[in-house]
Amino acid sequence: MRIGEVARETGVSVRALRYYEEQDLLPSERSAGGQRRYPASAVDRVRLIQQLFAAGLPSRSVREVLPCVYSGTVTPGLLDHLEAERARISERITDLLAARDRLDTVIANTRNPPAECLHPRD
Amino acid sequence: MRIGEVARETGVSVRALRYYEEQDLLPSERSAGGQRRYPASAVDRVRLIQQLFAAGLPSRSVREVLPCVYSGTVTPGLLDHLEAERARISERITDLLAARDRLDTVIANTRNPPAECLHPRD
DNA sequence: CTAAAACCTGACGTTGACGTGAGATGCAAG
DNA sequence: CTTGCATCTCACGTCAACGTCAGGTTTTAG
Repeated sequence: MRIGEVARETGVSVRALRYYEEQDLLPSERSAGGQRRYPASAVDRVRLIQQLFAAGLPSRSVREVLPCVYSGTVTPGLLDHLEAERARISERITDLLAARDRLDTVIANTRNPPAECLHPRD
Repeated sequence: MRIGEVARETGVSVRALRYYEEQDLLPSERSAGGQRRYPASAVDRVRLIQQLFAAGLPSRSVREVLPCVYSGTVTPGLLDHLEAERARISERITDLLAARDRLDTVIANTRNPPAECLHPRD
């Protein structure tokens, strides 16, 4: 596949795909003229990369994780790293839930301001 | 209170507090010599600001929300804005949950690689 | 064969929430 | 008074994941 095709299939920009290659996340073959050619599997790989980015992993961590996903190989300390990332995600989720609750309170107060809002103690 | 004291109490940096003032999120009185003086309530205000930042709201939105929290005043369109932010947070939570599940799969595969991981189809 | 579309490599710009000095001033203690 | 820490105001630096523009090349459709 050519880069534009991969971009259309995955919804990420051409620039992003080149960036992934620069970061050693997404290798590519080159045509005689120097253009990138990808196997069909690249689409799934890009989707995985996107998911890991969405989880807040930096490209450095994604670079560590990707070979493992495809090979099942465990590099020393990788498992610890993964579980640390998992913990960070969980913490982030907790924070967001708390923030959403806080926002819900704000919304409720906005709809129908209670007396204590007019005389705040905080 | 002086700025360093607020920083210690809240755990945010002095620089951040000055940034909040710059963004009209955290007002301050000034001493004769020009130093910032805060009321004790500033500590909770800073904590609220941090929570909203943690929720992913940009300072512009926090600036909109803060007066409402303390006064119960509803500016036109604010409620829509709040609910849009709430939706954004919920979406982010969903993404993170999906990403965490994906990571769990990766972790499981790392612990005990299944056959298909050892013979990837790319 | 030609024109257009797609692609290439640099390289600088963006955004947000601060970090990090530099150099000057305020303020409380001895 | 003076030492010395806290604080002040610029103002440039940072980091990540790309966006965007420039100027040139490759590939494909007709």
